[in-house]
Amino acid sequence: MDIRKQVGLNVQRVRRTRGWSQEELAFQSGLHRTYISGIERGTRNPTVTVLKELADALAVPPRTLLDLGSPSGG
Amino acid sequence: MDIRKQVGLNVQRVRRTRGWSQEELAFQSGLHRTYISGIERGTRNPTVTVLKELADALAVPPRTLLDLGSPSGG
DNA sequence: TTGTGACTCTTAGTCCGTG
DNA sequence: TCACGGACTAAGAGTCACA
Repeated sequence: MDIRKQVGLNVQRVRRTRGWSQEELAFQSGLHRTYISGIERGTRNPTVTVLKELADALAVPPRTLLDLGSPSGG
Repeated sequence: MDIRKQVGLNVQRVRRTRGWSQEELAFQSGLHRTYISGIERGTRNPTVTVLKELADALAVPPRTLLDLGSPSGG
């Protein structure tokens, strides 16, 4: 499994547990809407600082977005 | 704690448990020695794919390099 | 054995628009 | 509400000479 794909899946999963649109997550994280889209589709290769910003916005530990297991973002 | 600093500390810690020099890790990961140096000092902002290559070379799960806790690398 | 500034090339990340 | 492409600016990837 490509790590980018894994990150994308995790971001999307946690985002949906929040009931957020991509645009809402973009607003919360300070990143751009189309960039969030690219990350979730696994076509972008985010840096660790972006990973952190995403994790902060989603209120989960950064490692959650790298893991295969169940995200703790209930 | 800056996430880049945290990654650097973790890379360095795991590398040393392997008894490897930066040059050895550079060889194992296919990255440049000076680039490893920059990451360990927290002056570089690696992407998730680089994080994965490092984790692979060090034989630890990628999330290990983001965590604050004790690395599981040996 | 590692730190560092500077460099080239590629890509991260933004913004606009279409379907 | 989201996927996707083009164009753009800032920054990361990757390398070297020197200390």
